[in-house]
Amino acid sequence: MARVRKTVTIRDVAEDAGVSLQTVSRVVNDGPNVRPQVRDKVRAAIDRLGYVPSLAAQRMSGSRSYIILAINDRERTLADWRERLGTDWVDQMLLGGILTCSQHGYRMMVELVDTHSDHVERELGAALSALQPDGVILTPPHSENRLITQLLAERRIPFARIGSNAPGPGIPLTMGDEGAAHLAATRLIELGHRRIGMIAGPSQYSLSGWRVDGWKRALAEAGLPHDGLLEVGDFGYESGASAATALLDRNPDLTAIIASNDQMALAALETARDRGLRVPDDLSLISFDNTPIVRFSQPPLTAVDQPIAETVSRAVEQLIAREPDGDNDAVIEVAAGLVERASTAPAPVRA
Amino acid sequence: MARVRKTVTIRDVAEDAGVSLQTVSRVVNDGPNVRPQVRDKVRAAIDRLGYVPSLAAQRMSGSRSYIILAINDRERTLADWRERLGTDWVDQMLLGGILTCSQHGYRMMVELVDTHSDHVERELGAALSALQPDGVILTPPHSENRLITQLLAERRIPFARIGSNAPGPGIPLTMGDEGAAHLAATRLIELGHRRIGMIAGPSQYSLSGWRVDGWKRALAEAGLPHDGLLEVGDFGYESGASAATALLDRNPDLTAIIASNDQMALAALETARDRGLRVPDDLSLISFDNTPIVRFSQPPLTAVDQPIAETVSRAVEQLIAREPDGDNDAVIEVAAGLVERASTAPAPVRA
DNA sequence: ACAAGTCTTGAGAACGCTCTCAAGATGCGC
DNA sequence: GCGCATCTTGAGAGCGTTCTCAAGACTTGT
Repeated sequence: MARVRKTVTIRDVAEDAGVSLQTVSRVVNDGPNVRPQVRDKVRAAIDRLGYVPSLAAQRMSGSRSYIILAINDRERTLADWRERLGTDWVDQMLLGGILTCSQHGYRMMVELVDTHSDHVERELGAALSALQPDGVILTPPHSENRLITQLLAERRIPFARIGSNAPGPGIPLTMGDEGAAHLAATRLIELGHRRIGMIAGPSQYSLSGWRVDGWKRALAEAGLPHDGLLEVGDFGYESGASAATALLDRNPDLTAIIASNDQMALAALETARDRGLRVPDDLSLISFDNTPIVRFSQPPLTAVDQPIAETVSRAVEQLIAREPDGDNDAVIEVAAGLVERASTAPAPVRA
Repeated sequence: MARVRKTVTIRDVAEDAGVSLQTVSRVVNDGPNVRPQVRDKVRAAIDRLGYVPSLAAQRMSGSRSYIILAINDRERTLADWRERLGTDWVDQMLLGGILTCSQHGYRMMVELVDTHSDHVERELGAALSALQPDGVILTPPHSENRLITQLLAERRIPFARIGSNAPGPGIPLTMGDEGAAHLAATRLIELGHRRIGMIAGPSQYSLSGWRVDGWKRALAEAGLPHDGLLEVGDFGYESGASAATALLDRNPDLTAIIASNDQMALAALETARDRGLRVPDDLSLISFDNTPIVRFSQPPLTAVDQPIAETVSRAVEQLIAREPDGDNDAVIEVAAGLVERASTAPAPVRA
């Protein structure tokens, strides 16, 4: 029936509309200086033929590529794929980005890179050359990876650094980590808790430090000490369990824990349960991230809602709007909120 | 310091190596008929300059685009982004596909399309024209969307239909739904259950039917009736709750339920709990999909492990290998397994 | 009515690559 | 050592767009 259709090119449209190819291009790109009458005629032809410009050809002739690249760790991604999905936020980032790109006629691609070795430069460089993206999105911890940011700066490719507020090239965006931690700790203090433990993330993430800062500030404001109340994990389940164990061992009077991500909070929950502690009656728990998983645990966890998707969305919009060499002084901060669920309650009254 | 570097093109390499541009192209594409000595010289130049071919240019001159497109429902994706992430399998599909594409030098792009309206043709058509992907991956229910499959067939774009075994264009892949449901039901029968309810998915998904078939077959083999034991949901939480309620109301002797996805299973779990039923002591529960979420519920759910990532991976590989017009008679079936967790136990002994 | 703009349009080059085809180099059989 | 086949190399066209620039059509002011 339908003959094998050749691709409809701008030339076909030009012919059909009886104008030059250049005029069609102008119409497609909403260019100026086209008589309304001609414009309509061309538009009609475009509709009739179902013409859509080829991205490859557009890219070839110097325009944008309409591609935003998101860098991900290959190794990490593999692990996520197997088991961490839904407890981590790669996917929220992904879909948030894809959606926003789609709304602006862009596409998001995920580039898997071996970010641990010094292959980074080669691998990322190759991707940049092959794809020529209009922008790149970096998430923690890549946002603070010098090899990566330098390469991008050198190539003059606009990029966003999520979870980084350092000066330097690239648009910095944060999710108000300090404030969010402060909010969480303050809430616990309001509930009467005096000994509030913190399971921090690894120190190579700036946001780990910010969260600790916010927690400390809240304690200080209430005149509470923070001695022996800090443990550091690596965002993994196991590390969360050991950290919780250490905190509980060291502080018999502990009544609340803030964990720097959902994984570790879930681990703390299990740990508490194993020790015969009831959550929230004996121990209150607040986690960071609020990935979907925490709604289904028993009890559902109170969590700091990191607006990941929205932040990525903002990043995409910045990248699209931004001139390649624009200044990016101001840190864009997307505020996080606190979602109260059943893992927090007033501090128990000790006998 | 570093001067704004112009993109390294094939021409630069040719010049550097002292050969023609065409020779470089041959080396890059592992073409035949190049003297080893020349090949090495060119390779050296490529390394020295850090040359990587531009995908856009390659595409322009008729070669592949190295893009695999995954079609997703825009509306659905938005919902996932907000709250369903991690309880659905969009993300597993995504990362599985991205990983496999990456391994073969391809990229996966997600195209959001309004699959409900008749805009499909226009929207999808535009994406195909713009991107000119080498292959398209369709997941349920899009795999069985006539408008979509016809458009793809017409354009001669290789595509994979996941969760569809119907004849026709496109590579069909299934995840052994009938067998998996049979396996789940059989396991429950082994545990002594005689009244096993089924919460099916919506009928427009073929796989909903297959799962019901497998369940029925297992019951029949054990000489058990299935009267009043079937309820249909829409894969959403609410529908799962109503279905579970209906099943339990109607069958006081019910001791087990198979739910056609994790969402609905989780809903059934809550419903049972609300009714004072203990899982698994009073009621055993098996879900489909085995998304990460079911490991963290209380109790963790026994689930049919749908090998989604692997299936998508297989699909990608097929698409990459396949000739545009090759025959795709054989259905590729990736087998599902059963992961036993704490939501299944021997049937209770009634007084 | 004429010069000097301003709008509108189109011709041609360029982007970076691969394809086709022809020419030169090399090898083989006798 | 000659003719022919094969291997290796390169020149040129073409892919579908946008950019530059020049030419023609219309305005406007006097």
